[in-house]
Amino acid sequence: MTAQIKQLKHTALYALLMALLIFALKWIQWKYLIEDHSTEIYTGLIALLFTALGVWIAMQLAKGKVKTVVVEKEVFTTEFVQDEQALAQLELTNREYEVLELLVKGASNAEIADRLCLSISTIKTHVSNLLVKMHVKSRTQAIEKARRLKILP
Amino acid sequence: MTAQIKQLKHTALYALLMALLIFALKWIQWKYLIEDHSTEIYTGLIALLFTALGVWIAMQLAKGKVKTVVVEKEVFTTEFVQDEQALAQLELTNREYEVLELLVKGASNAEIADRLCLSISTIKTHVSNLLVKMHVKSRTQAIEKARRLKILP
DNA sequence: AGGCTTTTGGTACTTTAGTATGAACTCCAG
DNA sequence: CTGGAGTTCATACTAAAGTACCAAAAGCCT
Repeated sequence: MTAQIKQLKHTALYALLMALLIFALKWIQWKYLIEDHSTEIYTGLIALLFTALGVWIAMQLAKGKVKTVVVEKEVFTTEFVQDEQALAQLELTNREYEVLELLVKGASNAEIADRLCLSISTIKTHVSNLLVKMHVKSRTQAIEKARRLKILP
Repeated sequence: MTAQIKQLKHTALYALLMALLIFALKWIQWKYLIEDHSTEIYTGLIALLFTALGVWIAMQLAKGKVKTVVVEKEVFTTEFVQDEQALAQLELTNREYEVLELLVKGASNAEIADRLCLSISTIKTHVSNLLVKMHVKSRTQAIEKARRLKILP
């Protein structure tokens, strides 16, 4: 919007300049006693034509010369990056880790048994060993510690 | 680099056009028997002047033409932002929220009772109501949901 | 092959969690 | 001031979690 208004102002200014120049030319004409009036019209037309041409040329030159301003927009994300060192220090077996994954998601022993196609006894064994290795006393503490150590999201 | 070459090409093209036009004008001059040669020079000067003016005008108009490109920049943060809307929708009482806070930290009912100076019975009541309001069936699921809904870190 | 860890599963038991129900007490709005 | 919501606590019960100990089978390394 503001840019268009500025362009209009420029155009108006240019029109004013044109008018002044035409008057100036007329004055020059009179001074040199150019009697043929068709020459004046011819001159005006030439002026207009070449001005338009100049504008067109400049426009073509300006193409690709548009200033691009890169504005960085901050996007906040809470990406989870697993702390593999902390995970390795726990020395969990593959199965124990699988059980822990489901544990953190809030699954009960029965649900974990279903999803891994194992008996509840096995899950209990894994969970029990898990708690010992993580130095906690309940699955809820295991969840808290797993998230605090950035082992699981 | 490529843009400058293009500009040169345009300039050359423009020069060629100019030449052609001048010849055309000369032909017109001859056709209408304009004898005064100073008029030709005058016309050429006018043409050059107004072309330059047109170019200048166009340049001025092109100024301020800025193309803004918004680029999203990811900012990783560990900051926790509580989803107060999700929390409000659960319609938890103050005590229930306090219990939930300790629950998420992995505390047992006995530990929660100790910290809030309440009996285990009371904690059980609060937890039970809590689970109903959160539409879950165990404290571990409550923990998972509380974190997923960004109610607690 | 023998020793090791892992995985699986079982039994028996204790502890904790969770449900149901009832009963006080407080506080606040209609 | 009375009814509803919130808080507290108790009892009794069921379900789940957790511990302890054992044992068999599978996989792996030397």
